[in-house]
Amino acid sequence: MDKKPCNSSQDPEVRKGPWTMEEDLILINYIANHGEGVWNSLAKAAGLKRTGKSCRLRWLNYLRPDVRRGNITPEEQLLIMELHSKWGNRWSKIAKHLPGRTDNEIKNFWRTRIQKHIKQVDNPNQQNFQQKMSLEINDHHHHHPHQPSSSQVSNLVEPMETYSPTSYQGTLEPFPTQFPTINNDHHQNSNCCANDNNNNNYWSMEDIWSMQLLNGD
DNA sequence: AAACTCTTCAACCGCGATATA
DNA sequence: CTATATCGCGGTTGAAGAGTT
Repeated sequence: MDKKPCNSSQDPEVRKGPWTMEEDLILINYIANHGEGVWNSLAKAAGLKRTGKSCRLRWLNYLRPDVRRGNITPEEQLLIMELHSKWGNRWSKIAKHLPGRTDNEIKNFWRTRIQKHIKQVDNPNQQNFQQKMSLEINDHHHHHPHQPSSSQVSNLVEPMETYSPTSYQGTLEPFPTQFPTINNDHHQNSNCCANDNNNNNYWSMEDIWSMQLLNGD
């Protein structure tokens, strides 16, 4: 914990990089007792060698008790696509319509899962993509019962303002909706902690919260 | 089995907006 | 009114796991 990952030039007192569990606990504990806000002074008062900005981000995107992570549902996916078609990259605005989801998560989701497909459509040599697409579409027809039909999807995403229709139309169906079976937990590393409900190999937020209760002063 | 590539996502950065001194 | 601090957003990066050769 005392090594300083990539500490750039200046302040050797300021930690960067992944949060450790100790830091998480300190932050959770502090906020539980004093509330959030004024992040720079919070960071100091809590004894964290982090910027206020870093604390804020960690809290909002990860530690907050009401934050939902991973397993974006098909419904959420549709909402994201619909809202993104209206508003573009206004991630925080979009996030406000998905309770518990953070702008960061939605942004990541968009970039890694959706934009990828848009790019493929825009690609001039579409042959590969179309082949792939038909494969994926076929595949889709027999999984996930609660998955919306393609017509539903098209209707929902109908009003396209910021994107060329081709982008979405190409994107909608091939999009792999079998969501992270993965539960996201690949990759929760040493630093942590929170994870999805159905996996017990890591700290869950409930664990953390109960720890901080025990710990609480 | 190891080297290499791809994918994901937590966390960083810069910057404009807003608040406070 | 101006200067400085802080917040919040969106873009980007890089570590590390997963997949492929």
